[in-house]
Amino acid sequence: MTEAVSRPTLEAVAARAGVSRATVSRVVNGGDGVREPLAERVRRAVDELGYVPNQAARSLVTRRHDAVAVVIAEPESRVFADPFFALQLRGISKELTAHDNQLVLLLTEGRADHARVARYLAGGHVDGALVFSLHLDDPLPGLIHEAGVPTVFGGRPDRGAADRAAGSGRRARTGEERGVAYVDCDNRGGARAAVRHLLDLGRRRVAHLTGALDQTSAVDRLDGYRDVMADALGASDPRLVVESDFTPAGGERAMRELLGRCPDVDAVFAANDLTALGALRVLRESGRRVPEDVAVVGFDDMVPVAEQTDPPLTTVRQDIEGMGRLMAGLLLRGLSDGRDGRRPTTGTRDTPGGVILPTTLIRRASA
Amino acid sequence: MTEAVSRPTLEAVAARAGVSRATVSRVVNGGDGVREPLAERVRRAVDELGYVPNQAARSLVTRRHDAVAVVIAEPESRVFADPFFALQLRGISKELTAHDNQLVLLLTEGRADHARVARYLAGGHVDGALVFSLHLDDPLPGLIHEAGVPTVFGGRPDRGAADRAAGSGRRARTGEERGVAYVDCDNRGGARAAVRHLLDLGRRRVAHLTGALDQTSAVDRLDGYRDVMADALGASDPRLVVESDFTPAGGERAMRELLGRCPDVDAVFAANDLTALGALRVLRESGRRVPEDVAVVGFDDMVPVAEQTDPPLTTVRQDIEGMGRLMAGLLLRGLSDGRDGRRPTTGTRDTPGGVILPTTLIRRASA
DNA sequence: GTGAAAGCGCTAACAG
DNA sequence: CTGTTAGCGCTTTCAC
Repeated sequence: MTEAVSRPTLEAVAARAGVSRATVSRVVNGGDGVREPLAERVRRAVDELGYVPNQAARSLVTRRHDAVAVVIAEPESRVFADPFFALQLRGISKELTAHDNQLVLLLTEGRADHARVARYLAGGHVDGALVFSLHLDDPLPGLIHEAGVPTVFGGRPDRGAADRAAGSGRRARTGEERGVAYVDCDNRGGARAAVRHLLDLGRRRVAHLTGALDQTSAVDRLDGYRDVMADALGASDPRLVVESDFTPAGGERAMRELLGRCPDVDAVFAANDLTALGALRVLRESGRRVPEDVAVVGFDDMVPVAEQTDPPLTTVRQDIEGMGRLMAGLLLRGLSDGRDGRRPTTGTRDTPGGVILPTTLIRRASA
Repeated sequence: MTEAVSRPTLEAVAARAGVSRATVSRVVNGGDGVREPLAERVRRAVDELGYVPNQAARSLVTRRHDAVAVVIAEPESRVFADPFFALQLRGISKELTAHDNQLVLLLTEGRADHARVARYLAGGHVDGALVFSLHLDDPLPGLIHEAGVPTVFGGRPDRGAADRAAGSGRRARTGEERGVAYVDCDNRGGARAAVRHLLDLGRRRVAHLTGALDQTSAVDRLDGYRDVMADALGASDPRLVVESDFTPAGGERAMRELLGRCPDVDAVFAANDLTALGALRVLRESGRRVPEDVAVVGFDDMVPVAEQTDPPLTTVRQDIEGMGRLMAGLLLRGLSDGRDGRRPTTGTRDTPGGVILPTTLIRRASA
């Protein structure tokens, strides 16, 4: 029972099948150009010996690893407060698995770890990277660019970071971030839909509790809110926007402040479900009924949260797992494109820039 | 900017430093037995060339990878509903990073993936595995044992699985699971503390909403509840135990049933915070006050949940991140022990069996 | 279509 | 203490 100590090699399989190592190698790697009877004999030998290729030896010559790093910046700890992270990882994992790639997880705890991650990526241990770094002015994208590893970002990187990643010296770009591949949901469009829904309900004093504004998702949702408010009501009352931070506690704080400023508020668009959760609590405390007195809409549709609030939360759904899958898919595609010729240093060859996934409004009882 | 195409090799460094490859290798790997001036010259060359060792080449000869697989059974999807998973991963990541090991994440979606995982582990791509598979009769532990990879489990494996993993043919063991390394929190002790607390509050009709009883943690918590009830009150009323499943919805269902069976219940020990959340909702609905009419205690101390319930939840805290760190630590230690001689097939050499981390009761307002 | 031979970049005896 | 010499297990021209 302790014989697994040294695993069979190509050589062993070759011997057993009575062929050369080269032939076994061919069969193991798809089997083109090997006549059927021979191929069959090899396959049998592989089975009988329980042969599994040695990835290290293979990588050494092919210079490929069939492994992708997933980098998650720890300060992005919001990610630990909700299942966002887990879902995205699951999507990524599925896609990578489907293409026989391994997932190497790199969690960072701040500055100190950046260097470590950069070194690892530069070390050529993986074929590409999936990076979550949604904070403004995060140095990581720049470091990763220098590492020269094909990368797809999760969430729209901020412009400064994007330019650095694209290798441009100029900080300010006019248009969209070009040259940086990323996947995000339609934060702005989703926010628009939420606010429009509130307006359609007849509400006029529609407030917004923002997310942490050092993340692009929060900025984009705020922009969406403003789009619709400006459109519908002309100038919107700036007091209706309260900055918060994506947490329930932050939602409470912001809601309290809002109630102080604008006691007549009749609708709230919260930057995410957790924020809505806090807002709901404060609203109840203040004796207001939801949705009769104040309608509330969230964002994310964290189902375990949104379905369990009182009342159940109307919210904007994004396909988190789908985003993960898409990120991995884009990276893998870029990698196989780049197989010959020089590798693209960032994203895919004809880099698609950002891919934006749609959102949908889920109506429950809160609005 | 596109010259990173081929990275410098040991050879290149050796040439630049005017020494042999062996010397460079020595310096790179700790530098024992190389005289200082020489070592310094090598280090400079390394820096100048930006040399990073090729892990594949290294693994090929050392047969080590400095990589550990983390296997998470997806049906274990509870894990996606709360931050448990993320926290544990963070603990693991910290410990692995501290020892320069990489984390390869393997998520499984059920049976089909088991084979894939087993093959991967058997493939010798990693030095060890950390496995989360807390379900009764999960085949994974057995498969993993066959793969012959040193493993530490997260959560006490069930006896059947444990025996299989330990290579014993006999299914039923009398004592603790021996030979299988695992880390768990003191589920039973924590449950005892919770129930004792309720009793100390003067409650006598103390109910328990169980977790999913196909997981050892749920079984252990139930056992703890029974320990104390039997001790304090002699035989406890079996109607006070309602089976649930660790989810808020399950908690609601169970609580409703409990109220039907025993309207006079005056305390509830819920198998986890999510279950308590559901119970709280039903209690409120039914017009009961918490804790005045019914006191409630949870388990886990998922802070974002427990602090945000109404009233804030008294619960049993376990150090989730610490468990992750400990698991990784045990595995790594086992690996370095096993470096020479034959590798331990499961856990560390003098396998400690289970390591149980303490829990503490966190008093908030609900009990 | 198949085999023989030449490494991929590194470590680990073994000499010196 | 340092250098020389063999491979680790695999893929990949290049002949046959």
